[in-house]
Amino acid sequence: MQSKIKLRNAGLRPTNQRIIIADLLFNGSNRHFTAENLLDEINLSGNKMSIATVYNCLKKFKNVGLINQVESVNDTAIFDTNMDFHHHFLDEETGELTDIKNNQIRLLKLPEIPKGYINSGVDIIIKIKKNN
Amino acid sequence: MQSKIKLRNAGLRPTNQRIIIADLLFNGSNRHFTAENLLDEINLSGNKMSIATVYNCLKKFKNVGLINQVESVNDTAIFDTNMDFHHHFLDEETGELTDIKNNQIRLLKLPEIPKGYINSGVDIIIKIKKNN
DNA sequence: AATTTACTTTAAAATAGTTCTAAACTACTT
DNA sequence: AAGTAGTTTAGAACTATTTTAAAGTAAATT
Repeated sequence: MQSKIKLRNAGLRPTNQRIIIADLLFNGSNRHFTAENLLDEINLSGNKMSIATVYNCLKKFKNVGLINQVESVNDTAIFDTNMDFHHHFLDEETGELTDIKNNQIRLLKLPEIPKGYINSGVDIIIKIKKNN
Repeated sequence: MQSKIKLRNAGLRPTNQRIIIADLLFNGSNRHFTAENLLDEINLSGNKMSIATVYNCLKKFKNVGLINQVESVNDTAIFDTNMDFHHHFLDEETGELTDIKNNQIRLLKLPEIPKGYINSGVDIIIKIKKNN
């Protein structure tokens, strides 16, 4: 039950539902997922939960920095358990995201952040489409 | 009536509604806008149009490369008349987008595009928030 | 110029994703 | 053990967008 500790460290009350979700998300391998994807996984794992709880939970996880929400023109919010600095290919037709390995891209010279603001993240999205 | 020619060149039938929208959008200054923003402007200009038409029109304009749709975690689609290669600051709290001047940022080394795909655009989003 | 055809517009309904509500529940504190 | 503050839930509500199908319009054909 590492999830319980992880949640407490993040300042979140370790409720049953949060533990179920944390167990699924933080099992070592990173992934992109939507709220609905995750609910399906929860159901498959034999647990039940309201979709509202999934949304609440993802919002909290995001606020405390356990997961990221990925920029995308998709109509659906996509989350990412990979918290390393990295970027994405976005298939324009399917909406599918793929990680870009970090040594495959290099950003030289960041712009000056507007006065009174701080940089809170950089997303590079390379849109791709089938060449046919 | 340059809009009529512009539309025809883009392969779009120059309907009254498309001309009204093109007149508003392509008047020299670039801007970010949503479908609702644009409808408000249309109404202010003394014209009327169904919101469905605004959406149809923006989708067509986007398909033929007259406008861009900007990547953003916003729940609302944001369009951009600036077709030059450029990037954005995104205020995480308000969702407001601001252009980053092109000489303020430099991307060194683009990753290899996956086999069978072509690059169809690069979006760099620098998320910012108020520092207080 | 009249007719045909294909494309476009429209209001309204439908859909999808997400948030809200308020009552029941649960973790934590005292 | 009791209190309180935060959490979960089903369902309603909401927002952005798309679909539907009928009416309208631009362009092509006669």
